[in-house]
Amino acid sequence: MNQEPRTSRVSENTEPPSRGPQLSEQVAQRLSDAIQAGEWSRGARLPTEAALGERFGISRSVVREAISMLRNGGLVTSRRGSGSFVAEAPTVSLRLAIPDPDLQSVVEVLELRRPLEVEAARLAAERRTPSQLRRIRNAMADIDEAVEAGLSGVDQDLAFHRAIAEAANNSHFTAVLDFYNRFLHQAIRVTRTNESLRDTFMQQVVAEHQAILDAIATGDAEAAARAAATHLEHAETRLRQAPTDLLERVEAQRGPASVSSTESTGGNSR
Amino acid sequence: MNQEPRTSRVSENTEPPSRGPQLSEQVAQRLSDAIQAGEWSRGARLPTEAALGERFGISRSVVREAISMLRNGGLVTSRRGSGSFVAEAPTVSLRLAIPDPDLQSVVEVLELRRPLEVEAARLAAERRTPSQLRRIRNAMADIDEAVEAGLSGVDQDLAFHRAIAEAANNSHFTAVLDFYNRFLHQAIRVTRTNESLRDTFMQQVVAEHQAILDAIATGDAEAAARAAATHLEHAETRLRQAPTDLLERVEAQRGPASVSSTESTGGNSR
DNA sequence: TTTAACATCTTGTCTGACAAATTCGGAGCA
DNA sequence: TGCTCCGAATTTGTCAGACAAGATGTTAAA
Repeated sequence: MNQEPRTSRVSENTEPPSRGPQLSEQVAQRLSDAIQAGEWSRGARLPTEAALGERFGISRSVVREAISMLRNGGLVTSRRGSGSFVAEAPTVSLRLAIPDPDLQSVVEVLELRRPLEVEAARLAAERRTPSQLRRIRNAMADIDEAVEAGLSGVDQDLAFHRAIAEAANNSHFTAVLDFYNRFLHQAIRVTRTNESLRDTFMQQVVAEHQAILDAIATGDAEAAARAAATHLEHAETRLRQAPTDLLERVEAQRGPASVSSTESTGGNSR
Repeated sequence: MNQEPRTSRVSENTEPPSRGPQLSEQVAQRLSDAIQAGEWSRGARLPTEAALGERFGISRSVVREAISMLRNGGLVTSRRGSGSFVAEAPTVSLRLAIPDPDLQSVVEVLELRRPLEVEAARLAAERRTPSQLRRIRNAMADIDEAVEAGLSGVDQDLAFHRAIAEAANNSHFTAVLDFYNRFLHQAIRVTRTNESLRDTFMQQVVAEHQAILDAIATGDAEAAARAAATHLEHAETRLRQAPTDLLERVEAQRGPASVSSTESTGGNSR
């Protein structure tokens, strides 16, 4: 019947939905534009799905898909029985593709992380609470424990660094570092698995961690920053010393259907 | 008839969908878990929507909503007539709420930006190409021009800093700084509009910018880092000196329908 | 072998219905 | 009057079935 609403229906607001990309995408874009143009202010209720469907000359399904996109984008929230509302605090999002990790992209990420971790260590030395200091100590002990148990200790290593970031008492540091951790997780796993076979490397790592911890414990901000900088420079060096191993492992993972031993998806975070 | 699939239907894979959050959310989560557990490898085609609906004991609508979420999350892509596929390079995303900016949250963001901008300046001094250097120079000239024209110069100021980040030749720096720029845009606008009325402030800013530019031009990495650090510390000082003004302006903006001119939903591409 | 038409499959959109939760107004009562 | 409680109306969430639009693979023809 109205399989051709684009010709028969007169939408009171805009031209008929043109052929092109996804219809629901167009609608989502137009809604987004309308919201950001201030047609509805923060926290205000949007028209009902039925009303929006009539306004744009489309079915409720498409309206729902469009609103679903905006909801995923953090621009609106919906409450069953009540309606959909413009979000009180719209969000921006930063996205990072996770390709098959190559040395180059890992190095670039580390380059960004270094100043962040250094600053986090500095702030942690100034601001850490006693309980946060305890947590850092425990995390460091966990690394030893894991390594002695024959594990790679990667998760524990990341937890150590995360505990420091938390002690900086600025949530943006943990947020950004967590964000890039998801990228680094796999690469670090490969490298450290390799490292863990070499005792000298592990001894270095332990000593460097200890230096950071000591500086944070005594509240020496500059020493903490220096120790962190040293640690991260050495980490990059260690990474570069095993490039062939890294690439081989990555290569090997691409072939088969990737049984992907990670299985840590829900592991450390959830 | 089967309005009660949660009791009558035996899903071959999991327990019946429990009462709780959104059904489509649960399904999206389980699909996401399955993908990251390697059930389908990168680029592989997912089961059809009908098949997934049967597997989870839900209707196609819910499957579609769930897949829509994953699509928005960059985890899958869909092609009409062909199917839905696991993304070749899955993405992780970092999200940041943009509330009514208060001094505290602005300071926290600046605290994170500082080490990043300092490092970017250092890298820019080492790596900038001649054309990148030209672009930084032009951006700096644009600030003067805008200020003399009576504008706030905020956009040009951000462009200057962005040009430096670009000259670091590491895309992660521009990505993260752009990300937080969207948060700071409004706050900076308010503050600088205020600053621009005070010539002393503008003279300071110009001098500090000049110092950064000179260091980058001569390739002195440490001097560039120092100059950037100084600039950002002073910027924070200037910000703190006008807290009452900032808060008043923010307060005033909450009333009307808040014509926010920035940012788009799915990104800057469309 | 190459090309063109066809059958089939899959996602996108439309329609209609009911379930579940919220909102609002009025009945009843103190 | 002011308050509580209950039911009707409203609105999003889910279900079901259908067709449109595009992709894929097969078959028939040249």
